[in-house]
Order: sequence, then C-alpha cells, then structure tokens
Amino acid sequence: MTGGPGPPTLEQVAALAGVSRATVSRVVNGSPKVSPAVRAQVERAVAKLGYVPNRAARSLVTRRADSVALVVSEPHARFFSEPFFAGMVRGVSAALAETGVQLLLLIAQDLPDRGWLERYVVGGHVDGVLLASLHGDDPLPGTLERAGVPAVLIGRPVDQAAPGSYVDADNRGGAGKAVGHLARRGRRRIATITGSLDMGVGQDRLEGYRDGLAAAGLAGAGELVETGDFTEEGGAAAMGRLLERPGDPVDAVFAASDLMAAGALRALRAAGRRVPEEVAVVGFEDSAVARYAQPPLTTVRQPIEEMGRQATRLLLAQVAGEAGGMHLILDTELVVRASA
Amino acid sequence: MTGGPGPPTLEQVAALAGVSRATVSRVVNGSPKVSPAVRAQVERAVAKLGYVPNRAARSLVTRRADSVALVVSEPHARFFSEPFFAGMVRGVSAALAETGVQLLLLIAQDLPDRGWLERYVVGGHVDGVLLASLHGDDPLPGTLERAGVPAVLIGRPVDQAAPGSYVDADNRGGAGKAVGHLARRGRRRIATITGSLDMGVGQDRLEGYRDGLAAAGLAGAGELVETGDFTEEGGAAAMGRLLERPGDPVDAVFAASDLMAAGALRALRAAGRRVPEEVAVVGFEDSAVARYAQPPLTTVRQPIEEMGRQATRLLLAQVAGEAGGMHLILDTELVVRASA
DNA sequence: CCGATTTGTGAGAGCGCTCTCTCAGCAGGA
DNA sequence: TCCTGCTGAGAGAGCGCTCTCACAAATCGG
Repeated sequence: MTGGPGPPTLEQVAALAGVSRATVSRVVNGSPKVSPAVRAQVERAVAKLGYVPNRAARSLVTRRADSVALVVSEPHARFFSEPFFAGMVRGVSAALAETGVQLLLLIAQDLPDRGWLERYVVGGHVDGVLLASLHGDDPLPGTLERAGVPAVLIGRPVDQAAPGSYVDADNRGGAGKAVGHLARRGRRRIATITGSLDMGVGQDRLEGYRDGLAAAGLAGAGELVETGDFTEEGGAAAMGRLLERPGDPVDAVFAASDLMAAGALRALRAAGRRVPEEVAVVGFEDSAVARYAQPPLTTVRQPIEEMGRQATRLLLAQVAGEAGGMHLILDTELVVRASA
Repeated sequence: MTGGPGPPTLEQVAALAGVSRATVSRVVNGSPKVSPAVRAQVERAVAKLGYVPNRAARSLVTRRADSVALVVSEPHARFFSEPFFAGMVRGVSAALAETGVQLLLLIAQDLPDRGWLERYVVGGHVDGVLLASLHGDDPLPGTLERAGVPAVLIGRPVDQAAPGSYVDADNRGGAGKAVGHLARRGRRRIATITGSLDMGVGQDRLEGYRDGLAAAGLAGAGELVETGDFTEEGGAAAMGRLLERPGDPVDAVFAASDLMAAGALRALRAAGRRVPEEVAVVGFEDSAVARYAQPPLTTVRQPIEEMGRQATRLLLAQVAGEAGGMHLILDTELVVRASA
C-alpha cells in the first residue's frame, strides 16, 4: 500500500516514524531502551503500515527458527489411532499458540530419506522436535540428543534409561485401574491382550495388568496373557486363543487398546459369548471406537491433548535453555460403560 | 565438523569444491548450466559436509517461503471428524513430500486473532493456503482471493459462485448411490437425516438423496427429511422424529454422516426396531465409527486422503502461477456392510 | 583464421533483519 | 571549565543465499 510493492519492511516503518531501522527493531522486539515518545511514534507507524516482521530475515540473523517440528513416525502412526493423532496435534497447537512459535508437521514416512530429517533438524531449521513415535529402536532420539537439539518424546521410549525428556500417560496405573475395576465386579479369571511388547506402551500396560491382579489377590492364578499388536485383527486372534485355553473360562479381558478390545468383542460375538454377562471387556484409550462399539466399551481414557500440550511446554522450556531429561507422566481415568 | 561452528554454509562447500558460491548454488538448485565434472565435484563436497541449504536465507532472497499453511477452522473441525482430519493431513503431507515444501499447521482457534492470519499470510510468510473449513460465511477465502494469495478449499464453499479453487468429494453423487442401493434392496419408505444445511456438504448430500429417490421413481412419496447437525445426538433426535411420523413406517434411512447414522442406530435400538431387517441404515464417510458400529454401517466412502493430495497439487500449481478457480470433485464409493 | 556467438564460471550486490559499536546529548563532581 | 558516566538513537556490518551481470574459454560459420 505505502512504499514499494510487497509487504512493508522495517525500513519503511522507520522512514514513516522518522527514526532508524535499529530503533524500530528495538520497539518491535520490546527492548526497554527506547523512550516512550519514540516508542509510541513507531507503534503508530507499524499499525498504519500493517507491518509484520519478515520471519526469514529474522531467522537468518538470530539463528532461531521460531518453529518446532512434530515428527510422526509412520507406519507406527497407525498404532496410535487417528483420534490420538488429532488430539495430540490440537494440544501441541494450543500450547504453541501462546508463543509465536510455528508448528511444522513432518510425517516420517513422507520424508526424503532417513538422515534427511536428522540433517534438517540439526541444520538448525527448527528449534526443537516433538517425537510422536512409540517405536522402540528408533535412533532419532539418540541422534537428536547427541546433536544437542531439544527434543521431547510423546510416549516413553522402550529404553527407560535413555536420556531425553518424554511425556506419557500413566499406562501402568491406568491398566491397574482397569483390572481393579474388573476384580471389584467379581471377575476372577481376568485375561489380558497385550500390545506390541517392543513398545513402552505395550510393556507398561502389561505391567499394570499384573499390578492389578496382585492388588486384587489374583496374581497366583496362572497367566492369562495373550500378545496382540494393537490392531483389531490381533485383538480378535488373541481373544480366540484365550477362548481355546483349557481350564476355567475367562470371565474378563483387559485389552491394551480399544481397537483390540473391539476385535475381542467380535471374537466373543462369534463364539456366542455374551458381553458383559459372561465376559467383561475393557479397552484403553477412549477413542471413538470405544464409544460406538456394541456394547460401548469400558476403557481407560488418556489425556491425549494434555500430553501434547505438556510435551510442547517441556520442549519450549528446553529451547529456552532449561534442563532436559524431564519425565512427565499424566494421569488416566477409567470410563465405565456397558462392556464391563 | 569442518570450518566454523554450526551447520556448513554454501561458502564452505564452495571452498571445499574449489568453486564459487554461485556454482554451488547452481548445482544445489539443479541448474543445467554446470559441467558434469564440476557438478560431481560439488556434489561430493555437499555430501562430505552434509550441507543442507539454509531455508531462511533462501526465502529471504527468493521471496518464496517454500511452505504452505493448512488452516483448520475450529470449532468447525469437529464437524469433520477426527479420522477426516488425520486422513486429510496425511494426503497433504504426502503430496508435499515430493516437493520441498513444508507444511505449517494452523488451527484457527489458536490463532492470536482474526486478521492475524490474514496479515501473516498476505505478508508472504507462506506461499499458499489450504483451507479445511466447511463453514459457510467464513470471510477468509474472499480475503485471500483479493490479496492474490493462492488458496484451495477442501470442501466446497456454500456460495458455489464464489471465486477460488476447491476440492470436494462427490457428495451429491455419493448420496444418490446410497439411496439407489436402498431402493434396489426393495426399500420404499426411504428417509434422510441431513447435515447442517448451511454447509455445502449438507446441501449436496440432501440433493443427492433427492436425486436417488427420483431415479428410483420414489420421488412422489412425500418428503421424509429430518434435519440433523452432523453430530450423533442430532442423528438420534432426528431418527426419533422420523419414528414418530404418522403413516407407513420408514424402512430405510440415509444419514448424511456416519456419526448421525450411529445416533440413528441408537435411537432405533431404543425403539426396538431391528437393523437392517426393519430399517436399513446408510451413513456417509466410512469412518471408524462405521466399521465398529453394531451392525457395521453401510456407508459412502469419500477419498479423504486423496482430497488432501489433490488440494495440495492444485495449490502448488497455483503457487507456480497456473490459473486458479479449479473445482475438483472426487468420486465416492459405496461400502456395503451389514446395516443395509 | 578471425569476429560472432555460445557456454560455463565468478564477482558482487542485496534480500530484511538484528546487533554491536559509536556517538550525541546531558547531568553531575572536581 | 573539563572530565566522567550514562542514556537513547543511528550507522553499518553481515547472517546465507540467489541472481544479474561480466567475462574467459570453447565453438563455429565464412
């Protein structure tokens, strides 16, 4: 509108306000070393021109990108279901909104190659990285750690001794709650369908199951554990194996994900077992699947959005120079519906 | 590693390869005017140093941001369910991956204020904008259009005469298919539960319903239309109203979303009506809800991921200077399950 | 075999910003 | 009156890159 073509520059603001570029820069960045009169003058010019600082130019000299990457590791992304993804993004976005930091979304699968991300990120194109990957042996966290790039995992790494920060739901506690609920309802032959055991989530939910059994005094009763893979198919198959087991029939199942619980429901229906009368079923996550399953699933809700938010806070703190290595575990909540 | 601290620069690559900055730049940007020998030389140096161009510096001079924004307009986001969101993001990301363009995710709700986005975007900080907003009277498309910022809508605007490009599913055709399917199964009292009629999707699916009835020769039979709002509650309420209607009972329902179909299922169950024996139900979207509903929903699948991909292609073409104003309608597919 | 291209490469400016350094202006102590 | 100390503002360099322009070397018709 005023001056040359394209968006207004610092230079133009300076000219309009009758001061130097440096002074405008000081005002824009909130430096205290500007007299009130000049500050007001500059602010008027900024408003009049609709000036917005050029991010690229600023980044170039400050060597900050003012943006963080959210790296989603496909194909593992399918393990955390779509609502998980959406909720997480929402939380991250909300936390970033307050700061001026931008969210860059990187789907690992779509990246040019392994190493690209690493080079990209280490090359200073983002200030920090959120890793939404539950995958166990992913070398990326280690690489980032070594390169000194701030990073926060959403979902703990398999190797708990690994350095670096993470945010996770209290998977173990949540699983314990689920089993406790089943025990309180009088169930005695409580089985579990685990997730992939090469992931932190899978391990923790299994541990929680054992905790729950122990707390209910049911620990001695022989292990009713079948391994799934977080998918519906896997859940159905595992449920099938549980049904074929000799001895007293299972009267409750804790599945480590809603999807597997849905699979279990299907297998139970196929076998003619009534839910919850004959077999109670509990899932984990409180996704859409849980709400619309028939019967609706009792499940453990994890605060996905809050996880995204907290991970972002942790990351920004690290970017600002605060210490890393934080482990934040968020509470889960049992949501009781018809299936148990 | 080599040279100063921080990531390697063009300068360092040039020094290592024994050429000028300009030549390295040419190689990096794939200019044909470089001899093979020199090119190889430079490429070796790039590889050795692990050089990645500094985006900020490049943007500064080219005046391209090499990034596009995906603006998701909350609270309307809840209308397109979470799987919709995830699928769309995946498609967009996949299409961008081939180019070097970055994806910036902006949740409208989280933005500082109205006008910020406008200034930000018009200020040249992104090359284009994808608008995933089905909301009718959003002024943003118009603003962008006027500012000459490339933009593509995902989901057509209410005002079909509005300028600008969009990508959408063939909502009308899909709805027609759904109704045709019901008619072919011998249903004669086919009702519909519409979505919000102030959105393109809602309108189109209602039109498609009417098309379907007309094609089946059922058009004269009085309108069995109830208005919903894309939510499960709305679907259940609308189904309730349909059940209370005097005259012959409804023997089929086409709901304009899976969520509303799930609500209808609930209302039917509550009323003791068997699905599909007494009342057949068809949804729209093929979301997780459809797969896990009881009975599993027959529904119309829309190629969400493909929509994201195509919208991105359109946007990039526009950014490259090709004409806008394209309207791309993608085919839908009837997915037959147990509910109809 | 010489001027007129064509082709590959380098020199250098400058994108919009931040930040250091310098300096003008003024107050206060000797 | 001069020096010192401080504060607010400007001059100018330079971040890493692209791109125009100039230019040397290779190519070629007459």
